[in-house]
Amino acid sequence: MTDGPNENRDAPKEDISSPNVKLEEIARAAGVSPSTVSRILNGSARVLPEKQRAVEEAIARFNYRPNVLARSLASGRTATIGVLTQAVSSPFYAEWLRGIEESLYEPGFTPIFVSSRWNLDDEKARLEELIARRVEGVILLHAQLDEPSLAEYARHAPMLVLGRSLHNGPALAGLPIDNLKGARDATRHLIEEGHREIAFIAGPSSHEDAIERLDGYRIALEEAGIGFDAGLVEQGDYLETGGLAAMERLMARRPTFSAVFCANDQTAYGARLAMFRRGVRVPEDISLVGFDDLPTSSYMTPPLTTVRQPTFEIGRLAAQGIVQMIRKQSISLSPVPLTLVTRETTRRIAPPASSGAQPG
Amino acid sequence: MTDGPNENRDAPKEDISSPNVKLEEIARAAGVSPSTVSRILNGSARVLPEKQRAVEEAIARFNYRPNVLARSLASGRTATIGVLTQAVSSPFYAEWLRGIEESLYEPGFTPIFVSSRWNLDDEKARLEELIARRVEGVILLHAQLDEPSLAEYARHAPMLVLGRSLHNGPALAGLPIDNLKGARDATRHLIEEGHREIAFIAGPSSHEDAIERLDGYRIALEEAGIGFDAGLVEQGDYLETGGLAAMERLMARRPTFSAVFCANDQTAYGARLAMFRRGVRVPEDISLVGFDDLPTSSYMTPPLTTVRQPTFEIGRLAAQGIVQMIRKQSISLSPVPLTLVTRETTRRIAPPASSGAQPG
DNA sequence: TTGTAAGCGTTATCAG
DNA sequence: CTGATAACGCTTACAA
Repeated sequence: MTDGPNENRDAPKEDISSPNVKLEEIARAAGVSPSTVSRILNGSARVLPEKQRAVEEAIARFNYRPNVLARSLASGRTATIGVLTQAVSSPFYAEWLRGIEESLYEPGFTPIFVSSRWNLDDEKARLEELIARRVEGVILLHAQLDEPSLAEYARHAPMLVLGRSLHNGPALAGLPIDNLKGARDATRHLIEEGHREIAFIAGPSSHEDAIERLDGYRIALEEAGIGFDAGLVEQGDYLETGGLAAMERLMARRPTFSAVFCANDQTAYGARLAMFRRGVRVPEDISLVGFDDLPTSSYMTPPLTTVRQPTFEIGRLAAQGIVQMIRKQSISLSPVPLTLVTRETTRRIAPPASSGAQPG
Repeated sequence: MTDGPNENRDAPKEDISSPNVKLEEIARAAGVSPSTVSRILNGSARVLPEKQRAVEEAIARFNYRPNVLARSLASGRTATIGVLTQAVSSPFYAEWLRGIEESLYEPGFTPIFVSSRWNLDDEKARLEELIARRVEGVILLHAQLDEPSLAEYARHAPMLVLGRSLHNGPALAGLPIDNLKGARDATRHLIEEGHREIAFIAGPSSHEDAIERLDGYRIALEEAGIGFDAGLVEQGDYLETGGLAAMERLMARRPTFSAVFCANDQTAYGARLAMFRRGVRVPEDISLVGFDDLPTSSYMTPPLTTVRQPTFEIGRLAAQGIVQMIRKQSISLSPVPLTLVTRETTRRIAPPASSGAQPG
């Protein structure tokens, strides 16, 4: 069945597929209307098998690939989800991203990653760009914006904030992470191992989770009847350099302590180096505990005892959560529990003589 | 100057900005035509100051944000650049991404990150998605596709491949990284320090750079008159686990060696742990050298001697390169040189008695 | 089941 | 300098 008079002679080498073929050309080549091609593309209606075949053949021959922009504009759906991270290159966020990405592909969404570099203005700017891109939902990894502002942005697309507790609603929700309990468990472990003087290198006080971790440390101490001693706390910045400097200050000040609990693993890396430089052995002289369980922490020398965040799992939860929100399904987000991973940077020590510690 | 009869009474609380305002509404509110609004938005023509002001005021009041999709469809420009990475969560790629992202914002492009998980089919799929999104250019971090396939994809948008040497043209170019020289330098350093039996833990043989690193190691050995000994080479996989296993095999086989050169830092982390488990001291018993200089390598215990890749800089080069290609400007990409960073996992040893080594 | 035609929200070409 | 008006490439009623 031939179409027109010279239809076949006209395009001798059409399989060379010009860079950007359009739906209309496929329709023409297959001898059907544009709508039919569209239907086949979207499976939105049944089409006669022969036309189906003709269209598919044309698509393959021309190497046709629908223009996502046009498609989204026409349909009103972009099938994209914005993922705002504070720093793409942070080893910590990397795992979250992986969990998010993997779980997003299945329901058919494409993540668009942007990063705000721990900067509030950047955070706003990136968020607006995502909205301008008409993402259908947004996952924020540690937003700095306050709740009212988030709610305002959430009017455009549902948002899920990781590591934050919010008044959850259909458009804005937070997936809190139980940092306090994690820090308390880690500190308790140290106490159970006989440590009484435990130093702490804190994270930036502007971070909610850093504060929670400090609180967990303090509470464990108080619960054990040891009491919080501000003299054992040094300020870090969640980075290796900060941990190194803080540990140096701590050692220079010479308070007595047998263990150091760091607000995150990167801080612990820095502290570890400071001790190595001074010839302080871990864990023989000082026990060390981190927080996060970064992939490399189990390869430290010795392997680091730390609080594990199920990062990949958190990513999955976030991805599933935002998809449900987009689908207007209600979701319930319970705080993610963290678990202590006991490795080799902590050791039991004999408690110094008697003290007021209670049994059990 | 009033517009219509009840224009003002009609919208009492329009500043509540409905989720998605469109250009047309701004035009109406400002009393101008859509084209004028568009002109102001793009600065594509001069407009009377008063209209300019009226429009800007309306934009602010309605909190209007142009629809990127519509804009791109109409203009044919998306101002996006696809960045295909093998693994978003790899600590190695993270730094490249940062360099790329930072240098892309300035020329006004937005990166779209996707990852192919070291899988060829995924690589193709992600690339097609990027093309369907009409990105204006693509940066690939270690493509697995062969050159003809890359060239085919490059017909849609210019592509720049990091870590690969290609026949550079206007649409497809590679930014090679001098892995061979880096590996040779590292091996030479070990030789200069007196080591003669140097083991090597290789990367996956499917990776071009892994092969180059092995070659560099071999060449340095041969140049020094030591000769390559396959018995000193173990297979790794660029991951910590592979390094750990390889080192264990190596130690179990008991060939004599005083140093181990690992194809990348992650491998070295694994090897380090294997040695720690066996009580083998670094560098007193065995010297260790890595490759890449990941951010945490300088915080290892002891800090790792390794070959530094100027990752952030490479990211910059890539970003600038792809932008130039998009602008049809010619670019010249010279191989990126790597430098050895001598830290504390290597030590000088007394060469065992005499040997055929030449002076100098 | 299939085709026609009217958008989707902007930009861009032309007159004026 | 500004306003109609026609694209941009696809989806989607509405008819047939």
